[in-house]
Amino acid sequence: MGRRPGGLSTRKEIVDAARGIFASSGYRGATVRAIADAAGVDPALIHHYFGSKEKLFAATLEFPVHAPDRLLAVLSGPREGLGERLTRAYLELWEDPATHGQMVIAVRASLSSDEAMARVRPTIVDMLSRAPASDVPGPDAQTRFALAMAHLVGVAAVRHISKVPPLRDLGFEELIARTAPAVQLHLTEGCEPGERRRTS
Amino acid sequence: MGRRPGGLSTRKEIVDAARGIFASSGYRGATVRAIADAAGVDPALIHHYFGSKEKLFAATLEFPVHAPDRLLAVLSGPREGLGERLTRAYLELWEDPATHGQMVIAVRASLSSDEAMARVRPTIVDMLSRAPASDVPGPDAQTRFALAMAHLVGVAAVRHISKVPPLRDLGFEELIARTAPAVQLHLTEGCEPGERRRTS
DNA sequence: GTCTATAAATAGATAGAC
DNA sequence: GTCTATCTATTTATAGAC
Repeated sequence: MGRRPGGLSTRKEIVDAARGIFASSGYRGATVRAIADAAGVDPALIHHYFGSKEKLFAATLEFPVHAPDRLLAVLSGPREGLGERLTRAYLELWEDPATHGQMVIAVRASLSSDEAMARVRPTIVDMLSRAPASDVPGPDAQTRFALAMAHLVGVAAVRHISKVPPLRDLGFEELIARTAPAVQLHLTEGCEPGERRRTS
Repeated sequence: MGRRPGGLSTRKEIVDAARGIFASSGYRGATVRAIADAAGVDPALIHHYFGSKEKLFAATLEFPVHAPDRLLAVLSGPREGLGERLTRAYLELWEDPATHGQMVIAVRASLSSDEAMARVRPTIVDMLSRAPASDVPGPDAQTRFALAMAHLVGVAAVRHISKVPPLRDLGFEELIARTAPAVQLHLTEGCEPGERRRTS
């Protein structure tokens, strides 16, 4: 039963299939066999091309995802639309079919265990430290930016991973319209002394 | 090497150890052997007491966590402090040592795969549908409440699972002070027609 | 109640034929 | 370049001795 004799781009098909399986099952839940089945190839081929499950996983995250750069770029510009620009740029990464899979895989994998998070944390810390130095206004810029990003990650995770009804089905522009004001609040209004809520 | 001859409450020790391992490694990453080691007992004892890894996992989530009830209760009362009450009630579940483990385990497990999420989703949908019927003001109450919760989940996940510096080290009261205003914004100010941002 | 020994299943990886 | 067959390690689970 000779399958796929002259593989024009078997490698790419494996990566695509792997993205689907990793995205829905997580790193540990995904098996090489399941990925091979989805790609329509033999499990041995995966090791032939990638060497190991972990290297295949890495290949799965590579291509686009210059997520940090795309987000940092959007911080420049007028303070007025800052919240909307960041909200749109980030949520587009999840909406765009070209990057959706990677976002799901990255968040799911990094949240799956302390060990996995330890490998990803440096990248996140680096981005958080580069961002506010330049463009996020006011003191505690780093904390504000982190809060804004935490908010966005939460919204994206509930919409695209938890897939819970109200947020899952919201139109993209309405989602932006409802989320951006709170992000803007974090980025620009933070908590000036006196505006701070009572602490107990 | 007879270990722990008269187990006063071996069962409880196993559950406590399991919480630690499940919280740091996730469901699939945790092995019965690792849990047994952490509890200082033989792996066979775990099956003796719980029957299977999955039932041990369920036992791990049981006790406190009436999270939904605690959150819904807090929605009653003056609209003014609504954001802060909800923020405080939810983030306290993560801060309190008695419930911290379960929150980590529940979020980590439910986000780890589509299959796991499918088992948890009904509970979440139920809570989301019960909440706004009564106390969250305005139209689209359900959507607003969902956005507020997504925000809070994001903040909690970054602080307690990702453990990224700025949010990880923030004092609890300052975290509340910085988060509550955005939550309040979602719950009470939403987006009235005319206040909505341009859609492109 | 607790442990030893082992079964049974699953998964990642490799050798080699075609 | 692709597949068959198999190895080895790991893991959940069970049977039964002490």
